[in-house]
Formats: sequence, C-alpha cells, structure tokens
Amino acid sequence: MLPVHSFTEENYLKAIYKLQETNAEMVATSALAQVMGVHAPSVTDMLKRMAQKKLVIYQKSKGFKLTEKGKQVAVGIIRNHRLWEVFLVDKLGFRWDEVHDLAEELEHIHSDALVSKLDAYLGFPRSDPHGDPIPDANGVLPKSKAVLLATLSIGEQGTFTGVTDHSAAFLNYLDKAGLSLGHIIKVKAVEEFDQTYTLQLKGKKEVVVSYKVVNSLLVSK
Amino acid sequence: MLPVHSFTEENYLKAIYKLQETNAEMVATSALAQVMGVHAPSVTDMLKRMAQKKLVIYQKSKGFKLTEKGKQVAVGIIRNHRLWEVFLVDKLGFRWDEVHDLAEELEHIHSDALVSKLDAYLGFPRSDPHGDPIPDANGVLPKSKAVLLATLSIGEQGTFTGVTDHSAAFLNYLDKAGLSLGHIIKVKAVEEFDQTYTLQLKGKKEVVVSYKVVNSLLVSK
DNA sequence: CATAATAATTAGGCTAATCTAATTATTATG
DNA sequence: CATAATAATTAGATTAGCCTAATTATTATG
Repeated sequence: MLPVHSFTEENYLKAIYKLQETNAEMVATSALAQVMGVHAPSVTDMLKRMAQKKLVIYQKSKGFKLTEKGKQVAVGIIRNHRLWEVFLVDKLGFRWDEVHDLAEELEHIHSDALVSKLDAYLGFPRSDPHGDPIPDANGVLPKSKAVLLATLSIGEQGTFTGVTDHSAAFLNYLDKAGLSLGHIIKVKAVEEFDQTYTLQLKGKKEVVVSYKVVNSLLVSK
Repeated sequence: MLPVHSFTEENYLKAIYKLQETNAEMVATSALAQVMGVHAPSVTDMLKRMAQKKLVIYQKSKGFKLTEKGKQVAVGIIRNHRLWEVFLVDKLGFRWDEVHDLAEELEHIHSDALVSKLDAYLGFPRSDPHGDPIPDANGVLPKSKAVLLATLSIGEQGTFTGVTDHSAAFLNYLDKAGLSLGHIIKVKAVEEFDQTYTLQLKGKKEVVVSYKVVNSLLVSK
C-alpha cells in the first residue's frame, strides 16, 4: 500500500508546492511558516521529519524544496481540492466564494477510486470554479498561458480565465462588479495618476477598477 | 461557534453510541477498547478527557455513557455518514459493499451547510444503501420496527429493509444470493437439525440460507 | 569588512492519543 | 466468604505538531 500522509504533512506539501511555483528557487522557512500559520521552529521541526520521509530536500539554513515524491503528493491533493470545488459549485449549488474551506477538508480523503469516480461524475472538468486548472490523474497540470490583466496595454483584450486572489471578499467584489469567468475584457483606459483601469466588458458595459483588481485577474489573449 | 471535536473524539462518541444502543446500560472500558481497536488504558485516558468536556458521564470502574451533548454529536456523525453513503452509491455508482470506509472519512467534514445541501441534492433520503435510517437535521432518528428475519415463523413474511452485518463479505453474499433491499421474503421452511432456512423471494425463487444469514437480515412485517 | 539586522536552528516544554507494565478494584466461584 | 479470575486504573514512555526563549547563521549596510 502507498504510505498515507497526515493532513498536516499534506498541507505542508501543498504550501511548499505553491511557494515553489511562484519562487522557482528554494523555499524559506519563514515563508512557509507564514502561509502555514505557524512559527518558524515548527517548520524546521516538520521539515526535518519530512526530509527523512524523502518528501522534501532540506538544506540546513538554506531552504528546501519538494522531491519528485513530494510533488506527486502535492499535485494529488490539488487535484482533489479542485474537483471537490467543482462538485460543491456545480452539483450542490454553493457560490464560488464559499467552497475553499470545505474543499480544504475534502481534499484529504484518500481514495483513488473516489477521485476518479468524482471526476467522471463531474464530466472531467479541466478547471475549477475559480479557473484554476485541474491536474489529470497522472499529476500533469496543463500549462496555462494566462497573464495578469495588469500586463495588458490599452486597447488589448483577453478572456477572463482565472484569479490569483481567492478570498471571498475579492470574489464577492467581482460578482458585484459583474465580472465573471469567461467574459471578454478589454482595457479601455489607464489613469496615470493612480493606475485605475477602465475596463470594457462584453455588451459594452464599462467598469472602473483599481490596480489591485487588475493585478489579481488572469486573462487569456 | 460550536466546539469542533477531533476525529478521534468523534469516533469514540459514535462507538459509544452504538454500544449503548444495543446495551442500554453503561458501556464497559473493555468493550469500547475492542471496537475502537485500542488497549484499555487508552480508553480510560480518553474517557477522562471527554468527561471533562461533558461529552460522557464517567464513573470510575463502573463504565460510562453519553451525555445529551455527546449523543447529539454522535447522531450528527451518523447522519453525515449515511448521507455520504447514499451519495457514493446513488451518484457515484459505488456498490453498497464499498462505501463504508469512505463514508468513515467523509463523515468528519464539519459543515452544516454542506450536509444540508447534500441532503437536498440526494432528495432527502430516509435510509442509507444498507437500509439504516438517516437521522434528520435535528438528530431525530426514526424508530424502526424492523425485526430479525430469524424471529419470523414458518409462513410469515416481511420486506427486507436492513442488515445488521455491514461487512463487504456479507453484502457480497447477499448480492450473489439475489437478496436485495425492498424484496418481500417469506419463510418457507426451517430445518430443525441445523436451523437452515428456506426462503421464498418475490417471483417464487427459493433460496436456502444459514441461520447466520437470517440472523443478520432485518425485515418489516 | 565589521557590525547590525534578519533569518534559522537548537533547547526545552506542552498536549492529544497512544502504548506496556504494574497495581487496584470488581466479580465469580469453590 | 476468601480467593482466583477478570476488568479497570495508574504510572511512566512515546510520537506528532506545536510553542517560547536562547543561540547561531546569513545577509545587508555604514
């Protein structure tokens, strides 16, 4: 049988995976402590244990990164998480801003049979309700070519395909502003003074948003 | 917010609840140790902690039983468990002998919103795939008037509504023997010598089964 | 490049849940 | 009803994850 990891271990692996994604380099103890909501010595402690299990490579005072094995586990958890999010929204009728914490619990159910049946039941979705891609059963994550809306110049446009801020507050804001996944968004104007963006949505509706917003939206050109 | 209990606590509560059901009296340390798969001192230890949290009433060297609060938690877990079993069978297509262990994990997801949406999504089922009744949102468990098939006399009949043995082995046996929930079963004959029963199913099909089988089947007259 | 600031680790402790071995309490029986 | 058998508890350890305080290593800066 495959060794089963504790929820805590799985959460560390997921967190390291996400930090590696953006960082590429080795992950720092303090960065991980921050996202895990624990103090630095706890991380050192945990990482030593996880290094013994060959889930991470740990270099004293330098940092650490996932082994292939650790990466496999992390991606598996992410797959579970995103499939459950689809289930919660598509089948149970939750809003996209409500599902994160629940999926955070459901993702730790250990069963390949369950996940693959769930996948089929949901119609093999390729992305979750926030536009995040769902890794396939082999742990392969489709490479997204989405870019931040903030990188578009005036006159350019793209299809809204994801967010980088998953907070309920931000998602609610998007709902109120009428911005939904799949919409085509065009940059109409950018105010020099405070980087405020004027966006044009399908149907010509115009919305004025802050830089913080365009820097949290992903679009595909 | 409601205090959330650990998986371990919840499993103890569930186990005590089930022992109380059949026992009525106080539960013994050794009995609980047995079903929990731990040694007696662990139970004593755990029970002391749970008594402090007012989940059980503990009388040294006498035994223990659930408080009202403990009972509420236990029934909540059972509700979750049985609803998830319905989901796994009805929606994901698992067989009735495959779902117990998975539901054992899913039952610990803490969310009233999730459970109530799941309930609605499943069409407010009244019993799980094994015929066990599902407690309502207030923790009320419908009293079943089902009896063991072994208590029927020759010539009597009843509708097959549940099992007392939930093992995959037994459930598989029932599938092979063609016995399914909802069938009307009539006792045709009982062999004096070895208590072997001859049953008549709907459609006149006859099946010969051991006493062990009729003593694990519940029927409603 | 020496020192100040920051980051990481070690040392020592805590809690929940488990264990084994030893002890005490309860129940059953000659 | 005294003693043997059984059941339960106490005592003392262990492991995973976490903590604070103290120490050491790394990085940045005058």
